[in-house]
Amino acid sequence: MAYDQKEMEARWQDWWEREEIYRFDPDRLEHVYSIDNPPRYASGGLHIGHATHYTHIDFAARFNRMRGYNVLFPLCFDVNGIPIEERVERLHGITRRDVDRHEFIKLCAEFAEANIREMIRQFKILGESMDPSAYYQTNAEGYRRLTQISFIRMFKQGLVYKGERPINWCPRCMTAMADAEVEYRPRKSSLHFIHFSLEDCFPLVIATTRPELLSTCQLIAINPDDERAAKLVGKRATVPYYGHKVEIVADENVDPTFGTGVVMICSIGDKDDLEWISKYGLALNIAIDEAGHMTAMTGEFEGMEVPRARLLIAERLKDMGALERSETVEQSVGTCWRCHHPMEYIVKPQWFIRTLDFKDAVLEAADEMYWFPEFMKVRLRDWVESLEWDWVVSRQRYFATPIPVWECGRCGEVVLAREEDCYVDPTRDKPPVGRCPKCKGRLVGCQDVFDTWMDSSISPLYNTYWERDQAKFEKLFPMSIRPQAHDIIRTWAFYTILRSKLLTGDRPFDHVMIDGHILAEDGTPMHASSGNAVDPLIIIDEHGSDPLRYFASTCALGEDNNFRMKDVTRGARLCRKLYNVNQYVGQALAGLSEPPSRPRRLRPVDHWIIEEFDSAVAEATDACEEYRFDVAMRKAEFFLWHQLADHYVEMVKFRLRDGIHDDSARYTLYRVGLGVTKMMAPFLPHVTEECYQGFYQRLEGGRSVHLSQWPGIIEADANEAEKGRAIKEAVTAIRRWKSENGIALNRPLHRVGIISRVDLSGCSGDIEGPTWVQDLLFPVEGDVERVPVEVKPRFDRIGPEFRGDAKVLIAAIREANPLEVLDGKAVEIAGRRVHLEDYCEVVTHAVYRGEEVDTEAEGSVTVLIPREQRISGDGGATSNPERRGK
RNA sequence: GGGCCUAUGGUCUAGUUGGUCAUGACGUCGCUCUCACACAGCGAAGAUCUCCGGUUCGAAUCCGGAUAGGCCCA
Repeated sequence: MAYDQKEMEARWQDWWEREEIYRFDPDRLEHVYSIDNPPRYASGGLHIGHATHYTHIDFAARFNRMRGYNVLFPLCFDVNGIPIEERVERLHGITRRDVDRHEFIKLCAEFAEANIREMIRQFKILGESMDPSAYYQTNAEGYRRLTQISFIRMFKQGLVYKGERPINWCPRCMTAMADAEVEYRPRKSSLHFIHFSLEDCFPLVIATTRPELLSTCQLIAINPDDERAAKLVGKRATVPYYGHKVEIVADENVDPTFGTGVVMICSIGDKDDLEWISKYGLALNIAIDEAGHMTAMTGEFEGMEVPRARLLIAERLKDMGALERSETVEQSVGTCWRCHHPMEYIVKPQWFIRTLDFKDAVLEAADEMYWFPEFMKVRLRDWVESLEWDWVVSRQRYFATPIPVWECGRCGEVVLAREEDCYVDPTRDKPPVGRCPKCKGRLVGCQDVFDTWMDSSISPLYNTYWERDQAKFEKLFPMSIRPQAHDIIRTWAFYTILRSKLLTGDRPFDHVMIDGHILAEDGTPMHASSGNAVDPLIIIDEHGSDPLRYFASTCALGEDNNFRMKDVTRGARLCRKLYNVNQYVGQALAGLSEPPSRPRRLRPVDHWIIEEFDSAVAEATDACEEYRFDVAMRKAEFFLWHQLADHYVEMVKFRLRDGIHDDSARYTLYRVGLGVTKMMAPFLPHVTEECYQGFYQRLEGGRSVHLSQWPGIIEADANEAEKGRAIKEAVTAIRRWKSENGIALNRPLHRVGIISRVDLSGCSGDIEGPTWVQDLLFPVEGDVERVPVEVKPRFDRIGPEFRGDAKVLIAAIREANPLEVLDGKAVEIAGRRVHLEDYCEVVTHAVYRGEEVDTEAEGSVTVLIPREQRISGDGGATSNPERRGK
């Protein structure tokens, strides 16, 4: 009888939780597999991409747990940061400046806690084996304490500085951003062609998309190779509307093909401007303030938002006749990763971590780690090599780890928190000293907080007891693996490697497993707004968690995969198949009270299935070790379905019918059934546990399939296995023949002949049993008249041996009469005599003792069945009284 | 503009160091209740392996180019 997937899953989920099956043992650190699990951001529920990704990580956790490792798989959440602040602002209809800072932080924390509770529930439903005893969340004081200590250490090493340097700024979020947080998005904007009057000749036309910055124009540049350069360089042009005069210079960085080939250099429109500002030592005049409003220096536009000022000044220029024309251009605009508001560059004192000095160190560490897939390392290298700025780590936000410093209001002296005092919040806690140690000025707590990557980039340090238990740290660090998605290579992976290198001198992990994204079924990105998002909870509710996990197992690591409902369907069927096969095995083992031991001799088909099992295990094991779960699942699935279920079970049924105790069959079913169940356990944890507890646990004695040993090789005799394969092929051929001729599979056949290269004379019973054949014959060559009808060249043999002469031989084979080939026809090729038969496959029809026979070929075996048996024969399905009664 | 990835039956996908009738799934069609499973079994139809060129006796596979799509970055 079938089982109820949903009921069964919930039952085991509760049991695993109650029994603490996935608990990491912190006192047994000799053989540890540690996962630097991505702390899930606590802004909302899990989508199908998260579900798939965490399930991949879970595969690695479960596989390694079964390989005997003490697995550290923390349950963890990332809590700090702007996204949650934003949700809270929206939820309550406020901005963070409307309420008390600490009141706002409280609201954020409460919001996050509610989400975390829901996500823990979802992880459980997905069957993830994360360990609640290794729990952390990044806003806990214990975690933030470590973030602060890591900063203090780096400060003391001279790796931190406060600087007044241009930074990326989001006027909407009102905070600094690191380069990694800037997202470039295509946008249509207007390119305005503006007249700048010259002292003594006709006006110069300059194209710009940012006319609102005219007031800060300080220089005009032209490429020195431009033929106009000679005439223009050194002259002064008048900036329209504002009227101030600026010099024209030659600069090779000017792109002569863009616009009119002349640029105005403002402070600060883009990164090129910044380079020119520092190159020419220009002043940093500020036209846009922190809130994205125009400043007083823009005159009548003061206080306006940028887009409005841009429109208005274009109109003014048009009115004065200084605007020649405007055209629409496609532009790539830097935007805030969170709110997608166009970012600006501003200059404001910020905290930086020295990054540019350590590019090589990061790349070296990356080279010490194994990347799966390997090409993902290129992403990191490209990013690191393109870095131009140090990492700005201060954020003008509230809900994050406070920067543990106080500054002197008078002289700017920085006072660090004492490590033993951390966690501290300088916005409310007192500094370690009363007054500035330098000038006795008043100390002011830092109002800024850390970039959230400052928290998450120490996750491997947090997980390994860094600064809390040196002995444990030394054993656990570096961690075994960092799993993560490819979109955060430049952030999480990069910052983690950087910080680990700077704080410990070592790489943070041994393996990096990079996952792709899950797209909608049609291959487009999923968006809630486009209505193509797939909710994993709905899939689970309708089909179960194991089927969804099956889908995850079919996704090749590192590649973007479309969601495939058909794989969920297939997964559900696979679960059922596994259960049903095991149910049969369970029946076969019913009378046993201890694991069957290996009998002295096994039947050939037993050797065959064991050999197939051994190669499936070997390949699945290798694949799992390289995180190629899709390959591992395919091997296990093929073995279960198309070898064990379709063939082996059918072949042994007759040996176990009516209470017959066939030790060889029972032993094999036990080993192979249990083995394939275990092989699938990392992927389909629920149904495998159901099978294990229902059919195997009483014999093997383990607590849970997930704490049992990953299967190993059973070992078969190759010659016996070869016989077994031939038997399987004969049985398959006979069963297929019956099926094709509409004959019940359990109807007896009088006579069947088998032609096989392998000697099967001692195995009649193994073929007769499953096929209901009464009299099995093994015709010798002379008994069977082989009527050859076709010969096919064996390219795999001919090619390597004859190389350039292959064509001649192939032609000879094709021209030859099949009869001649069988008679041993030979040809001269390259000076040697070649028997055609050695290099081709002969297709024959057979006549046996003058009787017309059907031939059914399967693999290396050909079965001969007298044609008269298509209609004759007694017994059969409908007249079988035994089956009638069922 | 630069880097990386992908292109295989209606749809999705496998394809190891090149061996010629290309894997499987989902779907479709036909037959069958065969003592674990009809949410099953057996069988069938369905692919000029994106295009062009090259290497080779032989290319889905290697090389070059083109086209299309995706991702990352300027």
